[in-house]
Parts: sequence; C-alpha cells; structure tokens
Amino acid sequence: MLSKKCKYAIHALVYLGERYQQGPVHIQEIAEQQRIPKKFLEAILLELRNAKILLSKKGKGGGYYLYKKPEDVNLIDIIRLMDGAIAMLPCVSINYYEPCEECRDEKTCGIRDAFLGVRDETLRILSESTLAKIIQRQKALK
Amino acid sequence: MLSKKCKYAIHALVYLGERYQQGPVHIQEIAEQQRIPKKFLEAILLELRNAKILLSKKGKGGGYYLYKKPEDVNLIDIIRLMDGAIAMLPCVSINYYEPCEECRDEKTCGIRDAFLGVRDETLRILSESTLAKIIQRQKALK
DNA sequence: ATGTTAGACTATTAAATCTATAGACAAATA
DNA sequence: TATTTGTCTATAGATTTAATAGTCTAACAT
Repeated sequence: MLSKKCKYAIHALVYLGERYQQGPVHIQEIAEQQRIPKKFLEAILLELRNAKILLSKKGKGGGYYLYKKPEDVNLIDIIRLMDGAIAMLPCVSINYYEPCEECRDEKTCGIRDAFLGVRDETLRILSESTLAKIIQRQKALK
Repeated sequence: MLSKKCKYAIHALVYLGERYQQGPVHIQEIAEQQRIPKKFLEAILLELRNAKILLSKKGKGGGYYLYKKPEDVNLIDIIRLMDGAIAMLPCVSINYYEPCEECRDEKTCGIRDAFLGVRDETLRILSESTLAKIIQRQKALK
C-alpha cells in the first residue's frame, strides 16, 4: 500500500498540474482543497522541489508550481521519491537493490522470477501514467 | 515491499513443498535450514495451518506438512494472508477494499485506473506462481 | 501411568516507521 | 521595514513490525 505521504503527493501534483503555467499556488490552498494537513504538505512539496519536479516562490504571491511538464511527471517518479522501491523484494529492485537476507543463493532462487515480472509490469503501467494523462482522464469522467 | 513475515512464510512453504508427502517436518529444522527465528516461525506456521494450507502433528515425530498440494498454493494466497492487500490503493483492493480518504469522488478519479491495471497484472502473475512452479524452477537452475 | 517431545496460545517488548505538529529562520514583496 | 510565504530542524505520538518468553496441551514411547 502507498503511504499517505505518497497519496498526498500525487493529489497535490495533480492539483498543480491542473494549474500548469498559471503561476504559483499557495500551500494553504492546496492543503485546503485536497484536505492535506498543511505542515505535512509543506514537507512533501519541499521534497518534490528538491527533486526538481516543482519550483517555489517566496513572499507575497508566492507558492509552488510545476517545474516539469505534466506529461513528464509519472507515478513511478512520485512513488519512488515518497515511498522508495517499487519492487516487492529488495533483490528485484532497480533503484533500491539489496540481496535478500532470506535467500541462500540468488542465482538458484525460484521465487525472484515472479517478482521480477510484477516489477516490470508495474513499471510499465505506472510510468505511462503521467500527470497529464491523469488530468485528461479526470476531465473525461466529469 | 513484502514484510519479513511474508518472506519467511514463502521460504518455509517452499521448503515444505520440497518435502511434500514425506511426513511432518519439525519447526526447528525449518527454522535452522531457512534461518528464521524459531518463535517467529511458530506463529507463521500456525497462521498457515489455521488457513488450511498446512497441517500439524504434535508429539514425537511431529511437525508441519502441506495440506494443500504444491500446485494449489500460490504467492497471492500467501501474501494476502501475511501482509494483507495486494493492491497499492485501498480503493482498488479486492479483498481489503476501502474508499480512499484522500479522494473526493471515486467515479471521477483519474488516478485509480493505473492502480487497477497494476493490481490485475500483479494478481495474474503471482497467482500463476505456485509452490510447485517455484520448486520446479529452483531445480532447473541448479 | 508417566515422562518426554513438539506444537498451541497468550502476553509482552523492542525497534522501526509513519503521520503530524511546533517553531525559529530566510527570502521576497509592497 | 513590516508582511507574507516558503525553508528547515526537531520532536512527539501512534501504529506496525519483528522478535521473545513462558505456560498450556496433545501425542507418543516406555
């Protein structure tokens, strides 16, 4: 399951995606509109800024706005940043690889294979799912 | 990421799968061979027994053994039992469904779709992955 | 029948992680 | 220079995960 942090991040980014190129959006507004605790959201947006997904502006009229284009931010990027590995086992993780403690020998492990498959399918589906597509889908459903 | 509990369960079951129809296997032996803390393993095996995947025998010569056939126990069963939901969001979970708190309206949510896809693919791959197939694959790799 | 073996069950603890909040600081703007 | 708004550090509380201790109960051998 995704953490709340990650879900908050996705919702905040979709919200900012809907306002792409319309200037900075105040944290307070995002927090209220998306029902996210403001202080928690602050930490999340900061992390997204440090990852060069968002930009910020201080002072009056300040706030956060998308740095990357909505079609260039996908769910994989967000989940990796917020929750870490996509894979269900460390030994099949691309970005957070670690040998399995439980495993005697990775080369003859009959378990990995299935989780490699799951990882690949998950990557495929979620990397195709960009903010732009999510917003487009949302509009279509209304 | 799967919990240690779940990984222990998978390893223990594969181990028992290799000894299918060869009589009960002592907890101590599984714990040592698979390097699992014995007391923790006890709790895990008990849960698998309550779920009718394993059977147990008390007293001398006792231990645990598979109740279901190795080809009838798949990774989905094990993960659901140990870690709960397979899905990455409660609102796309089959067995642990809950509406997303973060979501305003499930029907017009543009996010769910991607996670529905991930869930389906995960189910497909992991339900095909049975103890029998894992053991077979392991033998082939040796 | 009785002692030994091995699982069943309850309770507890320690560590880690997740969620949320507080408050001082720094930069931008009017 | 006062106000607004993001930056950053620290911490607290709750929950979950991982592991252990200890008592109870059933099965079996003698």
